Amino acid sequence: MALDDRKLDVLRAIVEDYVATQEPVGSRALVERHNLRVSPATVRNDMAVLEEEGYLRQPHTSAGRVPTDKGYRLFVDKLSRIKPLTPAERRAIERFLAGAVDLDDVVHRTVRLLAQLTRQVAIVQYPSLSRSRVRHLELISISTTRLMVVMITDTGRVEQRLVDVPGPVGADDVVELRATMNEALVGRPLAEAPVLVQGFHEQVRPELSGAMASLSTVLLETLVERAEERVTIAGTANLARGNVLDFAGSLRPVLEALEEEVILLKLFGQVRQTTAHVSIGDENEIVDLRSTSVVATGYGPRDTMVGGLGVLGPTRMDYPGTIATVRAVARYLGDVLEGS
Amino acid sequence: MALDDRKLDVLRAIVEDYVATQEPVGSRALVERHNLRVSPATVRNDMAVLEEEGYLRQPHTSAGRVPTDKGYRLFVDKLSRIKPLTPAERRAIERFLAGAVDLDDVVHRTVRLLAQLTRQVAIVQYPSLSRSRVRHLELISISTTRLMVVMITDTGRVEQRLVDVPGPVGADDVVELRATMNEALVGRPLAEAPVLVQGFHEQVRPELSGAMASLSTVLLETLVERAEERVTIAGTANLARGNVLDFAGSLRPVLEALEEEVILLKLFGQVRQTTAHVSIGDENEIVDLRSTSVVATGYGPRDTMVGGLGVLGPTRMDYPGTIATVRAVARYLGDVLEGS
DNA sequence: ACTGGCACTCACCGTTTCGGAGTGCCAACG
DNA sequence: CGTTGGCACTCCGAAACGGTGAGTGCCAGT
Repeated sequence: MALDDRKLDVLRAIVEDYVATQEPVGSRALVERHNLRVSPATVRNDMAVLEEEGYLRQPHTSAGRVPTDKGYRLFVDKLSRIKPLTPAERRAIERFLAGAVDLDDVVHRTVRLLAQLTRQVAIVQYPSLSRSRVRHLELISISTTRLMVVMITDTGRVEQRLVDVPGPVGADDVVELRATMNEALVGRPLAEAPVLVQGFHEQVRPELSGAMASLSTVLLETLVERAEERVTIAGTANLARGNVLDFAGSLRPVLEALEEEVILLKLFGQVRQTTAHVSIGDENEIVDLRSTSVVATGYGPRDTMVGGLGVLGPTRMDYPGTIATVRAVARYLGDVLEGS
Repeated sequence: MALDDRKLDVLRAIVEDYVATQEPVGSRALVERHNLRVSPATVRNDMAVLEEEGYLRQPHTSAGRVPTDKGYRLFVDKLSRIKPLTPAERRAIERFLAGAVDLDDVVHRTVRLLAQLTRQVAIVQYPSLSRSRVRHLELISISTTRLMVVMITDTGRVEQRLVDVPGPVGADDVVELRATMNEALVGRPLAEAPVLVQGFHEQVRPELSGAMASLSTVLLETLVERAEERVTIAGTANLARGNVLDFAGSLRPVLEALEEEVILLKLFGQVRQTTAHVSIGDENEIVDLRSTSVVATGYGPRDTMVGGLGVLGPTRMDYPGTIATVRAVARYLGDVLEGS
């Protein structure tokens, strides 16, 4: 059954009012606030239909209507247009990101900015290593059998790891190892590393092949697989704002979920560059977050995507505003990354 | 006025019961559960005195008594003895810290362990740079006018920073700069760095003195001053456990405070090695945390102290158990640090 | 197709009642 | 004098109650 235009108007109005007031909205109040040019009775009929179709529900008989997850979904997909940011917000973003001194700082500022602007929980993924390229590899001798390998990527990430090597290596050995590694890897995407390190131990003098094997292993295991993805979070205090009604009573499971890095990373699973991806309530893959909505998007210099960022809040959130903010911050972050 | 032994027994019993049940405790229940060998009436008299002295209070007339901050304070100082850990807990600690691969991992595991064991919010400070010694300084040439300096401390911390230098520096310049810096700093506590870098620019060839100045500045500013202290946190979900009665209604300000790194660091302001420092409710320096208690202590290899760790929870907490756990974890962490 | 009218429902709020846990006080007792 | 049993009193919390009003569904009229 197709919904005519007025019914959609009614749905939009209900979502907007409910998000603003956090209270079930009734037919009378609706016609007063939005100038729908019909009577409350007509609106009631429309609401009855919308409820039948699953877009609205009544907390109890003789209360106003509240949007369902499905209702919000229709709203974001069809009924809302992105709110342009206010000049104040634009300025805030620029000022916030301007003074950053290194990647950690950039990410840190970004996540706090996002939390502040949206007044929700903000999550920012560090530029993913697998989507970055190697800018430089450095080998530092700590002791005769212990090296430190430092990797710097074009997105500014710096990762380091200790490596114990089988036999003692001298200063010139280090030089050779370093040269070999850099030659093969600099400029290449880290995703290709597994293939590229294959022949490493053959490219050095035989007595170094053991050391090279250790290095390759560590490089793969820790830099590519394990420590690959990092993520920061800010604004959890915003969960405790608003009514206790959000989050189905308890926000404990939500807080728990937010402490798990792997869970946070899942939030960026389906994001593509530019298009903000919205998961509403039950649509969420993670069970503990079924009472929340997530607005996420990718970011990166130019048209590439090197990581994700987004916010999490009650399903009853200002979607147009949030989407606009998330996208704007993502774009600025991409620009900043490009400039460095 | 001195409190006789029985009154102290009563206070102890009340604290224990209240912590366990979270409900005001009355005279009858008290004599039943603990075998005080007196009647409820006697206990009532004692409670009246304890209340007069400020150790107890009544939520309202004709309700049981609840300990005040002052009551908890007396309890911790005089009435409780440290609970020994259960073998299960000891095993948990050992198993948890055993598999750690580097400092980040150690700290991360520790904070989660602490949160899990105490079922409260855990906070762990990274080994403080100012209390660490320089193990190695590395200089990496990124471009002709840009260097990366990497510092490794004896506590395993690795900090890196980009430095833009005024003029171009070649490969052998880097060698010279590196040698000079290492010679002066390796083995020295970072706290001495400000003095030691003083004469740096005179110890290198004149054409490098500009570069050396930049390096010194960055070293001081970012490594010693700014990024000096880092801290991690875990278990915030535990705040949302228990009754809403804890935290004076809203836990929002608490969550907010916990997001501020500077605030967290203040928690370790007064800790000394070994002795666990307990701040109860209003004793807390930070206003937003006046509804909580903090149990903190220092940790480090041998008898030194390189950082702090602790937990934060409702004033109504199991102090003996918490103190024991915090101290045990601190000791293990110190051992782990020494072994690496 | 829309509207006004109307009976009905039900959460919400303030009031009331009631039971019980707990107290403070006092007189009695060893 | 410290301890105890007794007793009147207080007051919270739960349950019961009734009135109010927002809101609905339905229907008949235009």
